[in-house]
Amino acid sequence: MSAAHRREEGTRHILDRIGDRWTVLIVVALRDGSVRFSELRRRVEGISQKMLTQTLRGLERDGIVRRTVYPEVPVRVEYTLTEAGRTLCEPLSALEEWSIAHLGDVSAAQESYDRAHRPPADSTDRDK
Amino acid sequence: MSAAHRREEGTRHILDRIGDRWTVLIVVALRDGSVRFSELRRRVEGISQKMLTQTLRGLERDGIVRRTVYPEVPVRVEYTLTEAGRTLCEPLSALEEWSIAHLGDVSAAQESYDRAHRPPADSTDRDK
DNA sequence: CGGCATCCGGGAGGATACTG
DNA sequence: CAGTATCCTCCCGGATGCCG
Repeated sequence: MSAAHRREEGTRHILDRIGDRWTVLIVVALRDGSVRFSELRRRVEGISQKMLTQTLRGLERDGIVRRTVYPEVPVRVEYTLTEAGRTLCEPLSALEEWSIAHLGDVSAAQESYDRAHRPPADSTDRDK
Repeated sequence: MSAAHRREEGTRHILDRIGDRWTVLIVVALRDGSVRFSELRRRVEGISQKMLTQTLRGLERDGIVRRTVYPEVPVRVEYTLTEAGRTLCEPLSALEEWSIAHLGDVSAAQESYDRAHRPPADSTDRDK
């Protein structure tokens, strides 16, 4: 198997991980330290309880986050990035930075594209 | 609206773009220069004609790729990364590098996790 | 060759209710 | 509080057929 092939295989696998929109958001939400489940749910905002649990399980399984249970009266569960998780955080943050930096460009490009490809019911359109 | 909020908005938008597994693969496939439609289809490998077209339209609309039509006898269409596309390529490549570097770690973590959480029908399991 | 239109099945993921 | 379980809907994306 060629190096290029293995390269593609690896890319595929990670893409399937970050493919769902939640993974990246959760990882960056954990960037600053341990976060409880409910707090995490508030930070990501928009995620359902189901998807949060599900995505966290996947990340834990992949060794990206660590799950710690404190058997107190109301159970407390904290999630933290593992060492691997922190290294993953860097490219993810780069992606985030790019998105912030190019938001305007993308919006402008979209409008331009839409104007060029969507002649919106022109009144001079008499040759129907 | 706070800066943190705009930050999140931007992240969301980009994540929705790279959310589908194809965008990243297409962008990296265009990393080295102009590529024709059919060649692109071969490089990404696994993508359907529909998704290739659809994803390319989205990327073109966002100003990530440029579409050039050469009105020759059999029509020739070439896709190229725009300047914005090339800058996006960097964080994407970083992500790719990470995935290659941590493939082993992730696999090991998965196996470990599965062993810990999936007591696979142990024969010593007598306290049923 | 490089698309677009249509049909359709499977799975992602939301809402809700219950548990430890 | 932090989940698990169930149902149910929507739409992603593949297959197919036709056009310029």
